[in-house]
Amino acid sequence: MTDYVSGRTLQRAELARRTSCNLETIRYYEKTGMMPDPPRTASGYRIYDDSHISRLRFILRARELGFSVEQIRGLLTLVDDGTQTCAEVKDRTEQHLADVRAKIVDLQRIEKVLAETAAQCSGKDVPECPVLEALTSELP
Amino acid sequence: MTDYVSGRTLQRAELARRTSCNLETIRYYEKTGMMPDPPRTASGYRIYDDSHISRLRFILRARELGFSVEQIRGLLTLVDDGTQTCAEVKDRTEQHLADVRAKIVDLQRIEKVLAETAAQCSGKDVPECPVLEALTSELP
DNA sequence: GCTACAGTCTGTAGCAACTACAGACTCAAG
DNA sequence: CTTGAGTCTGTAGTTGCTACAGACTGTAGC
Repeated sequence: MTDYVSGRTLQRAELARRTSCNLETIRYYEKTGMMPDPPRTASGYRIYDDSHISRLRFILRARELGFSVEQIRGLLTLVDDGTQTCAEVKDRTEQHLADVRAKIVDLQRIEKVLAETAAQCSGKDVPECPVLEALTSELP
Repeated sequence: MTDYVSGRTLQRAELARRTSCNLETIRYYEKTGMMPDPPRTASGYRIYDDSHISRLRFILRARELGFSVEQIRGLLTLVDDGTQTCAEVKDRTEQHLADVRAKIVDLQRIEKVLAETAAQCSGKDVPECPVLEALTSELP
């Protein structure tokens, strides 16, 4: 468990800790091509550096925001593929921006319904709960 | 395929059609205890009525609003027990509302980043694209 | 009555996106 | 040189569906 060149390289558990990512998820992201195959020690241990931390943080953040793995792979291709023109990158960025905005609209719609139904709620022990009624009634 | 007592009973495909639910999903909800085991014809065909329609609509609606199956099971227990207080339902709804709002804030933050970086983009064929730099850097 | 064919039944396999485990190996400390 | 934690691999389980195979049922046409 040496092979540490300096404080700048880390192993899988340390990368997991620093990103609050599950240990196995790192391997999963590697298997599915989102994280690069990291260099290995002579005995086969993965070694990571700061670039892996930021890439993993990006992935986790995007996942948290509801991007699918496939979409994130798209975003990451922008990063990885240096042959793209700025115009292409802009296009794809704007497409993702549109996705994000659509998602916000969706969530705001949900927020509205939840807020309205919760507001109607008396909090008393009545059998007719407006929340349940709202959920069973026809969609807006 | 008779056994129809009147226009008030329906089979699985009809229930699916009326709720825009996938046929197999109904069986899945039954298996996982969200939908009750329906009565059957002599030959084993499931038969449903209006109560099944509203329960299934409730489930689908709640799923659409982002409640997990586990959370919905919780809501349904409140309904089924009859002992539910409106306050309990309100609590759970507001908890979920808080989750949704947090998600919106997150998305608005990434929206800002994406919009700003896309706006900086010249669209020309320059190798140094500001979007790529923004994507790889730390998210605020 | 008989056959064709749509609809239903069951169990099981697949999907995404993880998460957890078993069994073998490695490494640093005591 | 043993112990114990950390790592490796492949594979199985999780959630919330969705799809399929193969058997059975029911109705309509002949």
